[in-house]
Amino acid sequence: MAKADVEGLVRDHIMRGVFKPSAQLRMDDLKERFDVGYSPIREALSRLVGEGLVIAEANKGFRVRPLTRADLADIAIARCAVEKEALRRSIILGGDEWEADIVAAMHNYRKKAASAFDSPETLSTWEAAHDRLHAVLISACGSSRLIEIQSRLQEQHKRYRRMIVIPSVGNDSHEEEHERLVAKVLARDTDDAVQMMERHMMITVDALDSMGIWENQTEHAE
Amino acid sequence: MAKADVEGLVRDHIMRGVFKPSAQLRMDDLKERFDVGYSPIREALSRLVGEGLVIAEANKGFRVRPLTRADLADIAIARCAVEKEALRRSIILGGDEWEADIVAAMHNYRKKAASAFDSPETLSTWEAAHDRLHAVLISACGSSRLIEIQSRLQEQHKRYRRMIVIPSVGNDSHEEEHERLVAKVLARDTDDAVQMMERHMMITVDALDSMGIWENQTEHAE
DNA sequence: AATAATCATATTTTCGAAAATCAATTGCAT
DNA sequence: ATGCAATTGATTTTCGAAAATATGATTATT
Repeated sequence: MAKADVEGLVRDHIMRGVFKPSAQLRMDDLKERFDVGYSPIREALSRLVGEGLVIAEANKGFRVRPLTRADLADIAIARCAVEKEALRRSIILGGDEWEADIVAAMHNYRKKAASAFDSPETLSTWEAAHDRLHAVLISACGSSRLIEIQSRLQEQHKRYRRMIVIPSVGNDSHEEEHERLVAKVLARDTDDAVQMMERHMMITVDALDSMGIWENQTEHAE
Repeated sequence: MAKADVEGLVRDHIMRGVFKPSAQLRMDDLKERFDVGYSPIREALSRLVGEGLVIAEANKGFRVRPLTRADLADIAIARCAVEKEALRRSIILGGDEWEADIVAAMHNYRKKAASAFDSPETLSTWEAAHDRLHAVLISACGSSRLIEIQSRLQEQHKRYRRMIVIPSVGNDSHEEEHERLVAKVLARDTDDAVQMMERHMMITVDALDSMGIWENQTEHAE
């Protein structure tokens, strides 16, 4: 009945926190919940392993990938490497429509940021606008692989960001940072832009550290 | 009977060229060939999609990912971004055992390069030594994700490299390049090392161009 | 009491039959 | 001939029963 895209459904449930970090993904549960057989589930989970949202252990099934301090730092490092170089290339290769895309994405981001914390829905559209801005900035880099890697890393990063952004109050300095970054990019000031990007990657790590989220981290690691 | 790791088997067949680029991967063929049911095959193929060796089209099954000039260029760009930054970080973070690993890997590479073109077996051990050297160079970068991304890109790159290296004769300048790169790395000469790495990434692209491999490329693309 | 061995239960994993989908062709009316 | 619907055949995709494996409890052995 349900023309279900299982992969998307599971991804959403993980991203929304319905399936919690480290939680076992039991076959029969998913089978009943999404009303599909074993094969599509198993296939979807295998793909999600490749995307880094799920981990598999032989004969012990699938689990939601845990969130750890070390893992977040790892994502930040990888994003930093990829996004810096992709931005550098975009500044070289990007033309007029690229600039136009940035201006548009930034405008939209500003608007959505204003009302971000009104409701869960506005928060989620703000998040989409934020992610889109980052995607657009590197969209002229000329490599579909760099773009895809960035998108996957961003998705993984998002799970961590939601740990702060949902409970915390709106943070204007965060918006400020984007304003300055975009200004540097449009001015084709490569070195400054890249440097700002580099710093920008660390804010989630720092934010979660200062919130003391990782206190009783019992090293169940991955 | 066959305690078969289907993913590994299919990967080998693709890498060895038994399954040719763009070739359809028919379920019944794989089923008979590896003596397993549909589910494990399908699961393995899904994972290989994530690794970039296979592509899937809804209701049309799986195909071996095609090899195109544009795709090779894309891999080179992505590897360049990842491997440059990972090398930079390794040079900063790497300690004595890292240096020792490099020296050992380089020694092994030299030895294997000498007899590389004696037989298919020696060629394959040379290839392994080459890939290991690249892996070791970035092994101290401090990010498991960067390491894994590099490894996946290298695997995809390998399919292209085999188009030249198998038919062509031994190329000493290629070995030379590695000698100089390693020397710069060990001297902790970051800028020179990174720059050499950058150039190094382009040699397969150039080699295949100069061989005129892409002549009748009928844009079946991906 | 501690360790090993056996059984019972829960869960994953595989299998092949059945359903769904696609591609090519036939048949029919215009 | 040309377009369009129905049919056939080949192939992918899904389903749930059955097999394999892990987990936990119970009993036996030292």
